[in-house]
Amino acid sequence: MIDRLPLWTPAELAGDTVALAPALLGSYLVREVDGQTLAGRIVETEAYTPEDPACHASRGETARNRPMFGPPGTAYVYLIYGMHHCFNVVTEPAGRGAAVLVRAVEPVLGVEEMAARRPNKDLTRGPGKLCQAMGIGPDLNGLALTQRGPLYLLKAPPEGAIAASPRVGITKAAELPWRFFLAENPWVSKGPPAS
DNA sequence: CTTTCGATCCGT
DNA sequence: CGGATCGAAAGG
Repeated sequence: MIDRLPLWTPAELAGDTVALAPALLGSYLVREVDGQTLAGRIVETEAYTPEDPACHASRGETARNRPMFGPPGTAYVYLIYGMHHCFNVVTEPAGRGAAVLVRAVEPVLGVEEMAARRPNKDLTRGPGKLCQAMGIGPDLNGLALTQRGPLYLLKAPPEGAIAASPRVGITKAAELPWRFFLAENPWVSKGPPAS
């Protein structure tokens, strides 16, 4: 099944972030943990580029955002609001500081295990939720997603129409329509309507 | 150094 | 709609 799908390559992820954010929809995020394989289909993403003030890398490289300046396909995992984690796929050539935030996935493999990690039935509908459901934490920060390991990305085309809207939860550049989601997929989080 | 605030989630 | 809860960033 999804084992047959190809890995995303660093060369493919070196492209434009605002184009890659929708291009990642439909692909699979695979997590191998505790002898189990968990997987989710990406249904919602957001683009962040260094020219954008909402991007962590907009004010240059720091200890926190360092993975964003690594090679394309690097994982950037950070703590938000003191208690949740967000997972990003670093894009564009090394040194740029761009990434795609994965905001929601559709649970595909290891649904029971994901449910066991969550306090309620809302498994992976939101960046913090999917990190908790899939066991994505700071230990995976900086990891290469372009090779099989504890966390990696398998390329697959999206199903159905792709919609765009403003991004969720930001105050700067809040009007840019850089949130992308599969319009007909029920696992997409609640957010602004398509713009 | 001190204060502010965030790419969020949950229970009410 | 408020509280949780921590560290990075902003301010003095």
